[in-house]
Amino acid sequence: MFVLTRPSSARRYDRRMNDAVDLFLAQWARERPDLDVSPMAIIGRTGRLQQILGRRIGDLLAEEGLERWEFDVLATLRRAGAPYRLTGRDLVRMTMVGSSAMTNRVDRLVKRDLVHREVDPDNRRRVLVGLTDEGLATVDRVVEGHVAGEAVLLEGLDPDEQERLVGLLRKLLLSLGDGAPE
Amino acid sequence: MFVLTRPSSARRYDRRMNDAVDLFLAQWARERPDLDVSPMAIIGRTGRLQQILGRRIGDLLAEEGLERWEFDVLATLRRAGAPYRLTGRDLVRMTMVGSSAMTNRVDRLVKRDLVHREVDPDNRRRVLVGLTDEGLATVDRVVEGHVAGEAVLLEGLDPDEQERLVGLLRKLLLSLGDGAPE
DNA sequence: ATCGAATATTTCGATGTCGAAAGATTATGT
DNA sequence: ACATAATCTTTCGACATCGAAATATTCGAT
Repeated sequence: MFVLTRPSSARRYDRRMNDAVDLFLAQWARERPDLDVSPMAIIGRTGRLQQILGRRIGDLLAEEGLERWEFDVLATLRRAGAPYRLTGRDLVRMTMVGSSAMTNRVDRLVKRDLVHREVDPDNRRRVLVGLTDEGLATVDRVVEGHVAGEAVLLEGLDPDEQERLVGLLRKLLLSLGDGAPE
Repeated sequence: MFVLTRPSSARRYDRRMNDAVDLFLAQWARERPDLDVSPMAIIGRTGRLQQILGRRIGDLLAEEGLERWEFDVLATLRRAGAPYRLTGRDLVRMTMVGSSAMTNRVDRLVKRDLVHREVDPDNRRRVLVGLTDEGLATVDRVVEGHVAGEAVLLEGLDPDEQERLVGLLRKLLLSLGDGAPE
């Protein structure tokens, strides 16, 4: 027995197969052969990827009773470590949303008793946002299924390919100035 | 003289340098060493990439007097080829927005005289949306600067790396079911 | 000490998206 | 033919975001 049956989850996607962006590019090539539209091969795909992954991840979180923006805030506080509190400014920096959106998010998380908000006594301009016990329990419970679900979404790439993808994405992000703070 | 000076645009970003997601992952590793959060290395980065690229591209289009959603619709019609008209349904399929959003988009493009809308006489449920002369001229003028701007954003990767990135993204998208419609 | 600049958050109005339901038209099965 | 299902678009209400302005507090220079 030298023939291994390939599990169906490892279906092969070779270069003969086309995704939606290939069609997209072929249309441009036909209509504007003078243009080099190859940048769209990357940018179009990161866009579609983000939409598809975002939707799937949102569905998984919905089963746990969380919206994605809720998980993002809770997870940011959680991974900051004990005592699981950050200033509003830090939350804004770490989540890529504007300050007004963060005010709104914290408002609603406070209403759900997942975080608490208080004025920083050391600097009363600041607001300290911290996980409640319920918030901590929630994020610690949900994060496991969350990363497991994400892993499933990426199963189309083997570990080697995933690592190569990470390397390329990091290099691109660094070139765009997305460095780690200090 | 055997030393070549490297142009500053070709700054090197090696694995010693950290981007924002590396910090993110390091925090999780410290707080929850039991979890394998490696999927976030990819998903976190595509997210940030999309945000950063989206903003930059939006800025470039704004200089031409277009919003990104406007360009997306005009470009979809343009690359469909003469006579540059599609049904609403097709536009929805090709742009990944819901039908109600498309109604809204077409409304506003009609007001700007960039597209026209009429009922399909062959099937009066359908709406045909087509580029006006002004819409065609606009998209043909703007698309050149658009792809040029996108190319600049990707300069952090050399052509070889860009190609490898495309291959990995396509494979991942195919595995997620994002195939080209027949 | 005090005035003006800088920092941090909130409020407000404008935008744009989504999903569900409504409305209009066409396809299907008997 | 006719009722019913399916298809396509629009309307409507709910949300979430953004940027600019408003508010409150602290810092800095004199």
